[in-house]
Amino acid sequence: MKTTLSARQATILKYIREFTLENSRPPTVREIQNALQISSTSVVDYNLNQLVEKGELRRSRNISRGIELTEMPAPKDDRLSIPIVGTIAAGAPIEVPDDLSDPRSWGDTVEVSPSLMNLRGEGLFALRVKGYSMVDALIADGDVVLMRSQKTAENGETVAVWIEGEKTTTLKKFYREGTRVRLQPANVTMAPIYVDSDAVQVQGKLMGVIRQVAH
Amino acid sequence: MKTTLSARQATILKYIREFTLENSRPPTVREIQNALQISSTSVVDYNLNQLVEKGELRRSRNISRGIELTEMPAPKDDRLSIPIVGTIAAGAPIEVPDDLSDPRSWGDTVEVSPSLMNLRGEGLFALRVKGYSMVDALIADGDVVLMRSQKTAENGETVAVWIEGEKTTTLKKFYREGTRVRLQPANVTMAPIYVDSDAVQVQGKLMGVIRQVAH
DNA sequence: GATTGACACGAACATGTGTTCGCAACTATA
DNA sequence: TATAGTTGCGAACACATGTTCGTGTCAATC
Repeated sequence: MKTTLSARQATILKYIREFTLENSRPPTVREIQNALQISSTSVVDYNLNQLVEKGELRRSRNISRGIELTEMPAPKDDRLSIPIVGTIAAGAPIEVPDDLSDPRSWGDTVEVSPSLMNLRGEGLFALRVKGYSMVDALIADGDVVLMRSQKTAENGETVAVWIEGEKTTTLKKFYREGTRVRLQPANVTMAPIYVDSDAVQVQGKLMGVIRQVAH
Repeated sequence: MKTTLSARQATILKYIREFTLENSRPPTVREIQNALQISSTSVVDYNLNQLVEKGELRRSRNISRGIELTEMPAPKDDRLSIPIVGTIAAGAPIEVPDDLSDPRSWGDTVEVSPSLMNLRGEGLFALRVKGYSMVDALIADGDVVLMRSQKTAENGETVAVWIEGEKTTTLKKFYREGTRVRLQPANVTMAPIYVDSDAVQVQGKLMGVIRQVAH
């Protein structure tokens, strides 16, 4: 499948990429012909078929603009949009809007490719972290945390918990030990916290972290 | 611009969205007609023009599949694909392939929406972090770091530096102080390292961090 | 030189596809 | 009821577009 492309074929392939990105639709045979100063549509047709054989693209017969790149820069339907619904800070509970399913209510979103993050299912949302209350979970001010909404937690999961006694929401590893709960910071240099089972309330489970470094 | 859509117009709009996502090209008038059991192409044409007036989409006259959604779920060209070119671990220098511009050589990629990360320009790549040598920069094992390739650094930037004496590449904040360099961990609880200016080599600048939490 | 294969050329052909037009059905308003 | 505006219908038209075919060029091979 790693056959060499002729100069013309490489040019055509590149043009298809750019055109599709620019116009959000594939080019026609004649659009390729004119843009690349090719003498005949049949030449384009020939090279398109070559590109099909070499696995670079697919064609739908008798359909206008029936060109489809085999490896799109990033297939649209293979991506996940997660809304950033608010911020999380020490001392404040997480507020999750009722309706997460309506994209039109979303502000900022995070785009994640499943190849990187294996995120599935419902209840996904994101929060912007305020303050340094979670450095022990390797999370800094300004980070965006990806969460899945849930009320319970398995042992060992990192969850956002509301600690009644301290009026604080933090991210900790969760371990049920008899009647109490051990909340273990992700940072190994920090000591765990022990709380009564009914004094904590699981808000959601940590799925990922995204950080932009100021530039 | 917030005019009400008729039932038929809403249906057509929805179909266009789904079709475009499915086939990575907009539908033709007749494809819409057949799929939605509409009696005539002129009806489709009429409603398409209505949708244009209501600001939902644009049309290119006399061009096949000349339909373009005004609010794409996520504009393709408004997104950045960054290749994950390898791993970074304590004791190993960063190896960046020569040609970053050819998408065909990419394996995994990271998708970033500019609204979240303000990343521009060339030389962007990503690395998977191995080991816990960078917990002081709030970076854990398995994280993906976004880097921009560069050989110099401004004061205060977080950069990947190769420390000759320790045969190690780490991420630290960079400060030039006379003939030597102060390398400050991002974690405030850690002490800085001082090295001779010509004993360090800047590999790239940290632009962002992405972490998936095991689930 | 003859043969073969890859690639290019130009001209048609067949049909996919946007557009137009006259007319009818259905509202809402006076 | 009358009138105007919106929407739906069917058919035809014009051209945009994928496809095919015969021919030509060039380099490699025998």
